[in-house]
Amino acid sequence: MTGESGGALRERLLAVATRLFAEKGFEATSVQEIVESAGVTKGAMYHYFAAKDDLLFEIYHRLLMMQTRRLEQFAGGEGTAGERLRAAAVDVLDTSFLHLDELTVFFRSMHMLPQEKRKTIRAERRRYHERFRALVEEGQTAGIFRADVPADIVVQFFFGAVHQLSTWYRPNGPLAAHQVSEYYASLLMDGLASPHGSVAEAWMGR
Amino acid sequence: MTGESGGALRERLLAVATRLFAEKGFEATSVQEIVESAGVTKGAMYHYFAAKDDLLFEIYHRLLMMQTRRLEQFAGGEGTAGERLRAAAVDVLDTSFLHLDELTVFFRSMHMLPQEKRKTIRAERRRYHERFRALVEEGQTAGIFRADVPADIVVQFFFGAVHQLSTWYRPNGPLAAHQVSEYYASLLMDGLASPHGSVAEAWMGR
DNA sequence: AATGACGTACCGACCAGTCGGTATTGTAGG
DNA sequence: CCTACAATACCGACTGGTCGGTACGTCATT
Repeated sequence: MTGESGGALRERLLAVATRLFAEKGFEATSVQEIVESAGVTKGAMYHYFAAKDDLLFEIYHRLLMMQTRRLEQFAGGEGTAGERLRAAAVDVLDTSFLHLDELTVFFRSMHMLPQEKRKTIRAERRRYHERFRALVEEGQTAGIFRADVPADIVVQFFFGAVHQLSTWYRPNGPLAAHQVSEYYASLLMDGLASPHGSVAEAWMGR
Repeated sequence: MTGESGGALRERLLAVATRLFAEKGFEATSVQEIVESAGVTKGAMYHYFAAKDDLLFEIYHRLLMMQTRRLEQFAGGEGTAGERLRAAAVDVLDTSFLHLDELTVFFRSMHMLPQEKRKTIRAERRRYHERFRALVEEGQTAGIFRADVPADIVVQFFFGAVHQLSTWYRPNGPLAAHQVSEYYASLLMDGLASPHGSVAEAWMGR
């Protein structure tokens, strides 16, 4: 039989590419290696993807779409801004651990995307960032978060930490991923604690 | 006259390479571009560097040496663990802003170093990390930092944020670099504040 | 017969690194 | 002070190999 059902091969190519890009880097991974790892030939890959960087684009796009969707659910949920922020933070951490390879590729090879595609991805990321920032600002306005540090800075700070996870966390190491999520969320929330050591903690969903 | 004094050309090659690597990435920058930017030819570069990745190695090595030296001065200085930690944090942030290009290259192209050299760099970075962690632990033992989050996690968290600076901070943007340093340090110190909102703040060099 | 899903063969571009050579500077002997 | 020789600093042409991408053929399914 020729031809896999659905887009099975397409998915396999993406999965294989993700792993290889994370292992050796985008530019150090040849198209030949990708297709060999997927058990097909170049013809197959260029049947599904117009260019090598379309693989990158797709990896980025999927990750961002998923995280944005999840964030919007958590941000628009119930509870105080503190509770929602904490839940959203833990969630983005948890899902980041589930997609460490994608994360690795993301922050290592973003610059390899051609201008056009990079702009698209950056716009998507910006949207995500803005949504998160709005949540922080909401808490600041409500007086449950400190307001002496701009929300923008807080978000950059936190996501900086999140995005670097892939550089040090080892799934087979001693630390459980979710435990790290809790620690990180805790550091974020306490760094945000209103003025200092106020009664706000009760509002922060701890 | 042929031959520059001292290692002037060597320095120029490093400077040019740093900028190009930061702009377009290590692999997307050809040796030809580097030497052309420096106004010399390949022969010149391979006279000073055995391989392209030696440029990378040197960039990494220098940055790490400098930061380690500075950290040791701040960590071994006077004052409480809180005061020293804050000073060290602000300093590493300030110097990171002064070397944004190096930082960009560092976390984007580390994987392009051959095994051997990568191991060396990683060892140097580990040493730096350990020194910072010891300072956090000192504060935890002294009871002025919270102890419910492992010092290791705190350090990873903070340096994650620091290392991502180069992905969003723009020197010509509205934010002064040192202002960001203060914000970041503040978020770190407050995230570390002992139990919660205790009197510890007075000890933390705020 | 038309179409989608691949395989095969190949191309042009480029790239890291090499190598033989040259010009200048440093050094030691007479 | 001068000459001989060596070392340093660089040039520029060349190469072996790789890589992304393309053109076209083939075969099963509809």
